[in-house]
Amino acid sequence: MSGGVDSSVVAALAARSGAETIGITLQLYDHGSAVKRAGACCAGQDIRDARAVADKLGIAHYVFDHESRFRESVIDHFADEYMAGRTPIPCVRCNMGVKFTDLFRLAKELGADCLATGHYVRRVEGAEGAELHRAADPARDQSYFLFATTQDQLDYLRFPLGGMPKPQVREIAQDLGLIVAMKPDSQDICFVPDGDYASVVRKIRPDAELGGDIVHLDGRVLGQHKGMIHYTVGQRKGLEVGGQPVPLYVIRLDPSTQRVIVGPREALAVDAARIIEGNWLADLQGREIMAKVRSMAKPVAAHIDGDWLRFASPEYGVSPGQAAVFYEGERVLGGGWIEETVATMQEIAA
RNA sequence: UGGGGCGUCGCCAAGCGGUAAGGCAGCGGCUUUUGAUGCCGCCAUUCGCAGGUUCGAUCCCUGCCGCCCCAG
Repeated sequence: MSGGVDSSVVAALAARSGAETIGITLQLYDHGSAVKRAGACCAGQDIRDARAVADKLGIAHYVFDHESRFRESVIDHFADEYMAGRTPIPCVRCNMGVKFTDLFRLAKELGADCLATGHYVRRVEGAEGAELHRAADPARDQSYFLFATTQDQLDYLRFPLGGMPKPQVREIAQDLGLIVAMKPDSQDICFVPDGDYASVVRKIRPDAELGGDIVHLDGRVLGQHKGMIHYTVGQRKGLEVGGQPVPLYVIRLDPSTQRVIVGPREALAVDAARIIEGNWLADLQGREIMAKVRSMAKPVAAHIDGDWLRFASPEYGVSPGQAAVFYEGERVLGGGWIEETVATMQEIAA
């Protein structure tokens, strides 16, 4: 229970079903910095909200301090990825580690039959066991962030909200008189106060803001950047390079030389991405599938060829460190991390 | 210090007598449980400076200043 509407409603639905229900809240990061932030979760006021909801529902509620675990598995990793020139997705790491490993274990230790979360995704019983499907409400679907969910985890998990639209969730909260009914949706990275994630990285990796050259694909040095953590592949804003005939985008990051390589939009096109640490919920070798390389993107046609994901048409703005998630219709077939990409255009220099 | 060219928004760049295009960058907003993208809006009462001609000048003339090129 994060203290938000979603997990609160999950708890309420569970309690209403008649099952013995236990609410668990993980304290994930420092109270002080997050307390004031609307839409954040898992600290300060949110924990009190979760407690209030549990009391209202008359269920047990435990709070566990997982700050250090969260820092190691999510925040430190987040910083390290940026340092390595990749663009991390902390939400996925959090789901994988803190939620579906730690929380999962806690639930089992408490003797629970299953663990229900407020994620917007569906669990569907298929011929060969539980399948992971996209949420009924496409605008809310969180399957991209849950691609790493294993079969074991899926068997034990329940996602009561996956089939309903968000407004309905709020209605339920309202009807039950939960104080969190009108709480704003969370957005951005939960442990980053003002969207200024660079300051978070800077705090734990002081040398993260080493500047370097902004270099055009053709070799020209166009300017200086203020640390690679500020950039990601496909990014246009923030380069502060003017006087160009066309917008320039970040084509790639070179951590060994601290260089940010930029070029025209065409140069962003990639034909394939090498996938590592894949989580496979079905056998995909050689199959035609749909793939998403960004959470806010329509799935595109592609196929799996060994470690490589090959796109039917060039895909733009694919960044190492991001996830590639595979679908067949509504079903999530698995996914993995993007390690490198192959550009459609041949690079001239740099 | 002989000749030629140029000085218009942070950068690039139109306009060449009728009252300042556009692009890039930047800023703001929308969108968004990652980072991005995208979309919408804003962004020179002023054209190196000082005079002059004209009803009227960024556009014509003069001087000055500053760059650049070719010559010496």
